[in-house]
Amino acid sequence: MATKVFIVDDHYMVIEGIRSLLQNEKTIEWTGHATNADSCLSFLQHQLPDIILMDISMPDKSGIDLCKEVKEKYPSVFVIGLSTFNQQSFIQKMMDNGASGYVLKNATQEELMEAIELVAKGKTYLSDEVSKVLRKQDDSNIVLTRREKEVLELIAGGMTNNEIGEKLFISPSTVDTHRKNLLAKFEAKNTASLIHIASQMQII
Amino acid sequence: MATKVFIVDDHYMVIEGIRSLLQNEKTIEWTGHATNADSCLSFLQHQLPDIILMDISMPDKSGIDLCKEVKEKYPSVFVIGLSTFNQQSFIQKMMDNGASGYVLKNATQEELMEAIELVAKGKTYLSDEVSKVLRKQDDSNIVLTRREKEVLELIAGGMTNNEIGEKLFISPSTVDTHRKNLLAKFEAKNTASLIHIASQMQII
DNA sequence: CATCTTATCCCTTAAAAACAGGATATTCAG
DNA sequence: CTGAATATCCTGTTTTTAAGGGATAAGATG
Repeated sequence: MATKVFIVDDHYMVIEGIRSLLQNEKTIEWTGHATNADSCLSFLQHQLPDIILMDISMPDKSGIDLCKEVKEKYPSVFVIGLSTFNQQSFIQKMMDNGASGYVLKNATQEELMEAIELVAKGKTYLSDEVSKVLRKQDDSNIVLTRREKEVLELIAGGMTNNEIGEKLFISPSTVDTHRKNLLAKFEAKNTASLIHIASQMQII
Repeated sequence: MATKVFIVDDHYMVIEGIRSLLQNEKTIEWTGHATNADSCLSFLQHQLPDIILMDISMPDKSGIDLCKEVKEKYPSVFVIGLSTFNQQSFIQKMMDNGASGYVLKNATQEELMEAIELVAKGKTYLSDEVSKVLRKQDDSNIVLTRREKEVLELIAGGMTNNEIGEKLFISPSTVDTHRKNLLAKFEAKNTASLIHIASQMQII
């Protein structure tokens, strides 16, 4: 029995590329594609593939959210994340939301096939490249509380402690404490490096 | 006579996608592909295509630099930028470096063919989507002097005016002046928003 | 040559952030 | 229940920025 594969990616060229890579594989059955999250969900109401190859960056909804939604509604469908970004935060979130694998868009046909075959059996696939990133940056993983993230974003917006305090209905002293904790968590020397590091990590 | 097309993109799937989109076009001759800037330059030493479809983000060298190099050495070759990012700064730099067009990776086959045909005639192609972005953000284009950029990067690195002054062998007062000018140019309220805006614009 | 840009330097005052240290209340998991 | 994490608030001092102002000198450009 062939493995039914469905693709969600907002880049037409990538869809064509994958279709081209898989078209001669007898073990793969191409069931269709979608260029956004909504049409993907519509498709799933009528037909369930075995595997969805899912881009993490899409216009209407991130693949990270879509993955969660799909796995909640259709737990039997396996999801493989698809992205150009070999970034710890994305991969981690995708796997947390139930993905069974993560493939970079510069993957070869062999890697893609390996991923599909392994995931179809219910196993997990992460390429060497991806799993290395996951391990390497794992310890430098910074977890912010809701309040800290809120404060961080307002700092990035150029607000002072006083202004942030007013906005969040808390004392400027409290804002200052959050600020201190942010500096400590990011190991940043001052606001400038804090915002820079957070930006690089795509937290803001 | 068919238009000779060459592709540079570090994503195998995108190369396959474009190949698949173009394979049935009689007016297109596929001359090959490269997954990095170096092998692209090697190829050009032996054979010159009419058009190069060039990804702007590659591991060894950015498409922006590669475009410049190619146009300097082989002015007769037309370059079409290829990217997922519909961002003013990238498009502008690519066009400044001699590109004849810019196509997003979510382009349809029709758009891609339209771009290739137009550019092959020596004209310029920008999709509606792309040219809109170019016009819209054109006035918010910020030009920094060498010194300002240097100071900006050191600020982002967490250094104080005194430290930057020591590093650059200038007075802290001078650093402060550059800082003031940076805040004015970016219309930023303080360091935090300065670094945030510059990060978003991918200047740092 | 006149003008503009860039880079350099200085002063002052007020505001903001960094650093240190401590304190209380709540929530949540073991 | 107990401790850890989170969120809240405080008092200080020192350092750094922000803002306002003004000034000089070199180099490019029309």
